[in-house]
Amino acid sequence: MTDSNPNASLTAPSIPGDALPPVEQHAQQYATVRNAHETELIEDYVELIGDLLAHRGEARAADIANRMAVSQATVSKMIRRLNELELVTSKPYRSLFLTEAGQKMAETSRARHDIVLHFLRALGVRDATARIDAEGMEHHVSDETLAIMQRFTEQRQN
Amino acid sequence: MTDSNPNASLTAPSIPGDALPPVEQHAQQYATVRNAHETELIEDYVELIGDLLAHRGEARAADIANRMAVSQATVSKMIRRLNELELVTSKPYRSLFLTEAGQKMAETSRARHDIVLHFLRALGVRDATARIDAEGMEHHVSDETLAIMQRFTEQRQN
DNA sequence: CAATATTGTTAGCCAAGGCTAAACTGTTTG
DNA sequence: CAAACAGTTTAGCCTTGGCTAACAATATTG
Repeated sequence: MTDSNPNASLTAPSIPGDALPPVEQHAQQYATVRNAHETELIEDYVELIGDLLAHRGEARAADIANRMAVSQATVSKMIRRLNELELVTSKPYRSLFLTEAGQKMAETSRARHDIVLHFLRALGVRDATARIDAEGMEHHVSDETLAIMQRFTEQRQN
Repeated sequence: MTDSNPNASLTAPSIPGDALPPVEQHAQQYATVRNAHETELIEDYVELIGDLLAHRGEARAADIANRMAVSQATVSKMIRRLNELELVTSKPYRSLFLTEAGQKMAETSRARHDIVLHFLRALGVRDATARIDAEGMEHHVSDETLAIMQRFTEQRQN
């Protein structure tokens, strides 16, 4: 395995910047990201359903399709998955509702999202940009970083 | 369409927190994230290949597989794609190399990655966490935010 | 230099998350 | 109250990015 060559420093040209992390750590980074990808769409759906319920009193497939810019067929399929995962309850042709687990997930996602969004704004990012970035970033921010972001935002606001 | 109900404010319970963004903006957020997902794996491969070339002088499929914690078959398949996209050149059973376009992408990705990583460390996030978060976040940070992060880091270091 | 170990490729499988088109249900309205 | 429309579901397709198993090529070493 080329990668575990103990003499790497003897053969590799010395270049500026950080060295490669050890293989295990590096692998861990990618695995974590891959893992996040599996749950993030689910979380986005659940979060959006929660928001629609909170702001509108109901969550219809058509609304979700519009807001996600996705076809209704895609939403329908996704709802079946959310049902199997016991995150939402749905009767055909009726509004969706969240299960206990779904509500929990929605709250958590919403909280993360808000922390990241407020943090970005506190940093000085324009609102429209902050919203887009937050949407992408929220699933990749660890609890540790999240806590730091929150503290940062609070300090700026006082 | 429930969503464009002009009387929403009359029926929705008034709850704390931000209101839902207008449909178009909301859709834009999700579309941007979906779009990022399509390119991010590609970028990760290209970035890693660039790093391996820089630090080791060569980039072998086995190294990539190890560092990404993925099977060699997966890497092999991915390399075919990168070839089709003209980001890498490869001869069977030989080290990979980046095309012009590939080098450009690798540099850009590397730069983004470093800015995010250094920013997180400057914020006070522990190194191991910062690495994991940076790996996930880098593809979702706009140029605007990136510039702000960079300025922030520089200020902290002086 | 032949045998073995390592590395790379191919074939064929799977699940996820998109899509369109068509069928079905529920609601509104002429 | 029937017709038309809006909303939902189903069927069937596609691409991506994983996997394992089997095979092929190269490197290493006894």
